[in-house]
Amino acid sequence: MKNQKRTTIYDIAKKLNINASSVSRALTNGMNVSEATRQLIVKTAKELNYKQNSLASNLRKGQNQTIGVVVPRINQNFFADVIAGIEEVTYQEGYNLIICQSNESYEREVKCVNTLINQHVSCIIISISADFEDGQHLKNAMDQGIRLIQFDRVADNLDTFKVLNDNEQASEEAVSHLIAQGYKRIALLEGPQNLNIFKQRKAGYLAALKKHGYPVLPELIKENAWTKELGAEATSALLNLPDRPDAIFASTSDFSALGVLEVATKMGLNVPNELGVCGYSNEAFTEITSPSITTIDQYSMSMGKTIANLYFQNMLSDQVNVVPKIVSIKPKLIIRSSTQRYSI
Amino acid sequence: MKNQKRTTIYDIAKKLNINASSVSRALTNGMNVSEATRQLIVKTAKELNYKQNSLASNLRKGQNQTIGVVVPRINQNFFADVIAGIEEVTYQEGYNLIICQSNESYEREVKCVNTLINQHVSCIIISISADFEDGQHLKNAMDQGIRLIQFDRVADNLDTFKVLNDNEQASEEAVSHLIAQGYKRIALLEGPQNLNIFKQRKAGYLAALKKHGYPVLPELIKENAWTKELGAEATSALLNLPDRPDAIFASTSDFSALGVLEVATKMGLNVPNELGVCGYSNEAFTEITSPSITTIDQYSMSMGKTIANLYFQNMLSDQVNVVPKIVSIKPKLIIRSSTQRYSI
DNA sequence: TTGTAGGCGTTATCAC
DNA sequence: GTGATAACGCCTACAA
Repeated sequence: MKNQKRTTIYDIAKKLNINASSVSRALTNGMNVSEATRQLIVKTAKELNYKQNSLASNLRKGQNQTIGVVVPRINQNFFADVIAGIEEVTYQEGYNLIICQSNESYEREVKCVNTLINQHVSCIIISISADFEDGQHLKNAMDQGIRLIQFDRVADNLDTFKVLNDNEQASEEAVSHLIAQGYKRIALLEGPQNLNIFKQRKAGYLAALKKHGYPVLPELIKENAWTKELGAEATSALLNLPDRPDAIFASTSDFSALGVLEVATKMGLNVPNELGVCGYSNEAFTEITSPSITTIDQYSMSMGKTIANLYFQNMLSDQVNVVPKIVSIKPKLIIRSSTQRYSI
Repeated sequence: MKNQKRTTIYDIAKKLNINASSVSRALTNGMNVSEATRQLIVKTAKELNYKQNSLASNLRKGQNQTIGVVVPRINQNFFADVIAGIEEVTYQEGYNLIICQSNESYEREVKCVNTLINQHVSCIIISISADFEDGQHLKNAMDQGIRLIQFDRVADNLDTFKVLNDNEQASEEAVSHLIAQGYKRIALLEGPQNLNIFKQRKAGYLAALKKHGYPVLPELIKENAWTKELGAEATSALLNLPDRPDAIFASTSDFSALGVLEVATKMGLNVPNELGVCGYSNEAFTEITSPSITTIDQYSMSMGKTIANLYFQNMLSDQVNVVPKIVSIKPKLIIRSSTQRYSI
């Protein structure tokens, strides 16, 4: 059953007593074939249940209408949404999508990229893993003529197309909002600083403090608090400080903010009056916790579309010297109950 | 840049003054090549930055180590989790994954499947779209020698491998739980009945009623309530009945249950005391709503692994007459506050 | 152990 | 408009 023979253009040709090249012509562009034979060919192709072999076609044409995507995790809302956005566009363009997850492992990321190179994909769209080391595998891909787009988590030193969220600006806005609400001691839960996005979010936090003349208090900055559990842990530590914070910006994720919320509730602190909480990502649940969580929306789905469009509109051409473009998407602060101090 | 030439086994052969076939042998199995030349070949392959062309290799071998996945939506928790599970296994086996979303459109589903056929994938894993019509496209795929696994939403009349949740049993359990909690008038929010999963869930509901000697009240059964909005709408109607239900089983999804919860809260009904609410899927948010929502966990990630393993363990072989296997996974009722009547 | 030759299914480039 | 032929890059009998 496995190597069962499929009908090829030769089978069609033989049946009609014509040449395979005519069949090919009829079935692809339809040019240089008389309308009569074209119809005949199409008809018998359907009869014989002919399906093109894309492998052969792509090999011959030296190009593969396929795009590879590498993300840390497929089943994380942000990435799932981005992928859905990408797929939406690539589908319209008749392209296929090969999807891999690096599982936050650099080693695995390298393997994924190599597989995609082997597959001769025409473009690789990637958000790098947490323990990213260097970009040799990505340089390799580019050397092989594969287009490269980085998004969200990018290696800054690689000169490629990039689609980013303006994390710094969004964070600054969020923290400024906290300040405007009268919070005085604002803590930060930060993520791995080797990832650009977390560095930027921290920078935004610092910028807001500076802008409003607030001091930076190192004891209020907690590293690596990017899961619900780690967020809860960090929060416990923070709230047990002699001089505890009155607001926490969980810059890593909404899950982390959820951890904050749970610990605060357990300790009997009123959110937002005694403790302000702000998350990041606008996960679906932030709307329905009590109180609902102020967060930042990243327009993930439309980000995916932007990425794909970038390829089709700017990189598809054969131009040799395309100047890599950096597209920045401005996220949106969504103010909800967890930080609206005076409205309750 | 696009059609830039990559190094092939011929380039390596030429450089070493040997034959391409030796290079091929050295780089694949390593058999029938002297250790000395093998090492030489591997070394220069690395030097020349050689990457195998999987297109050519697969074409030649007549098989493609690629599996295609078709789901209604990539960015829906259940499907994203299943895909992550599938990817986990296929990655280990050195297989690639091509992913498409049908967007609940039958027409698009057909196109996806056809593309996968063209790509000569060795297996198609599919959960059918909401407006599924008939299985001709899937039969086509099988005729071409492509393995087929359906999961979750399946076309019952197609004789294929299937991986399912035991929806009926889970629903029966959920409704029995409601009955045990003393609810007397239990309403059902049901989904499109052309999808097996929703039919089964309804069957489970009916079975539970019957088992406990409860009457079936048609006015308490609401069709097509499978989003938050539709769930809310149906709930409004239900709660405005002269003889309103005292529990609602949102068999379609947790989102629908969320709609129920919102309307009930708005109407000032106490959940669970005045209205019991049960959802389906164990979305992350069900744990953190207030009250938390009783729901059913489908083990989605491990379902993905089961599916992939099914392929590698049962279908990979060339046996002609493999009897399609149906694997049923027992979901788990997760009892939370929204249905625990006497504990508050 | 190594080389030769043919073919996987398609398309591009010639002729006619 | 149609046919013959070569080539895409790789693999695999078979021969040497």
